[in-house]
Amino acid sequence: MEPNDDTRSRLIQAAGEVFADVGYREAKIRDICARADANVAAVNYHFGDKLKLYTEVLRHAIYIESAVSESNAPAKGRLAFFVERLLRGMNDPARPAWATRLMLHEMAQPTPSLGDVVEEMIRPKYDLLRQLVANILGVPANHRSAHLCAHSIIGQVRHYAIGRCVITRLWPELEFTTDSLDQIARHITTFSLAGLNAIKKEQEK
Amino acid sequence: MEPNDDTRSRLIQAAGEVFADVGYREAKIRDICARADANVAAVNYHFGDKLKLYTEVLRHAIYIESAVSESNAPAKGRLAFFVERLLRGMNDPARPAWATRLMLHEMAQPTPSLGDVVEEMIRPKYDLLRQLVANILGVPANHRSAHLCAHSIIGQVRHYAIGRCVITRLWPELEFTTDSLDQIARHITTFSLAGLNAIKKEQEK
DNA sequence: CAGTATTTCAAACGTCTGTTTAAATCTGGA
DNA sequence: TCCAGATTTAAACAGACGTTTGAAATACTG
Repeated sequence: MEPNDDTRSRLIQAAGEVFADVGYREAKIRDICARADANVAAVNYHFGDKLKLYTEVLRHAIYIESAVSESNAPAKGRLAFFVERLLRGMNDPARPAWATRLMLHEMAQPTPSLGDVVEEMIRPKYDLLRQLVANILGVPANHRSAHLCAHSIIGQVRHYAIGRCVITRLWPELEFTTDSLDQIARHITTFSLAGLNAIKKEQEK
Repeated sequence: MEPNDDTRSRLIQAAGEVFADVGYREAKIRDICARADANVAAVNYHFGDKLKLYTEVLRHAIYIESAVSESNAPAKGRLAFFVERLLRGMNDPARPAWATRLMLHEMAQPTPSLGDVVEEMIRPKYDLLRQLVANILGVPANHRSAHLCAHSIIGQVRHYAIGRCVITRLWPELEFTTDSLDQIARHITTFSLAGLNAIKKEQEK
């Protein structure tokens, strides 16, 4: 088990927060070190340089985020569960909420690590969802409709994580409490299940 | 009519490209001036400072982007039209494709201008879509379901603009040609119309 | 304890970048 | 042509930032 109170661990922790807040390029080493209660030179001593620290932070974010749950209930129920979990995970106010914000920054301003992030953080969930969707549609998992429907669902969920600052301006009454998120998840689920059925019917013609 | 070959106009043009590429904070004045074939001091002479230039660029982006079309066809047809236009507009390879990328950067790392951007670039489209959706649902435009469904649709469309670099990694076969975009638009439309119907039925109980 | 390796620290270095300055150049009117 | 204002230019400034350095402090080992 890794210790998490030595300088190296504190740096990763602090760097995760800062990188998630302001992105790689805008993150200041002096800021990170101050939060980690470490000297400015600590980053270079423990990691070599800023980019290597970032890579290390990503590895931790990926590790934390990869606890994807599965089950073998009927597909429709699993979809509801999947949506709820994904939505909660993306909007969880608890630490570390790194992952979502890191991804946002990676999309706005990709670093060389984007490939790894996608493959390790996103691909597993995407493939799982696509399997689920293909199951409901009754098509193979690599069918075009499976991709399209999977993205329709991901798009809706991700919207509430990534577009949050915009959503709250457009619709100030919306809250992001656990209850409200569950309501949103149910909305997305029924909306999407109906959409899936429509696509399925279209497919069968 | 504004001239568009003097230094001031060239600066706005160049700055739009650079800001959209790398975001406000990462954009270098020297880079902008080089593209505009102007001296480093030109920005400060013509606009005062970097932030005022950015504000000016946003005003132009907003102006360009605000050509939202309306019609009085039946609601379902208008939705299809709306989705297609929105999706095309966000993925249009033609210049200026500033707006979408600017928004992405604003979300990742908001500047004080975010409020203006939302109100002038997004709000009109959002209200239009919400009206449309409320019409189909048979509820008032400020009904919770209208908001939720509008965001379900926006989320799907925006996904293909903002998540593009991720999508192409998850699903390399997908193209972003006009044809393909129209296909996607049709998918989102049928998917969403079915979703809307489901929500409507749920509402009527 | 002595001696070696590891870790921390304050200070400084070199570069990048937004901004300023003051001279040079251009423009349009008298 | 001459002048006044507007515009452009090269150079420099000042602060921020990633990185390096060499010494001091700490931990480990025989």
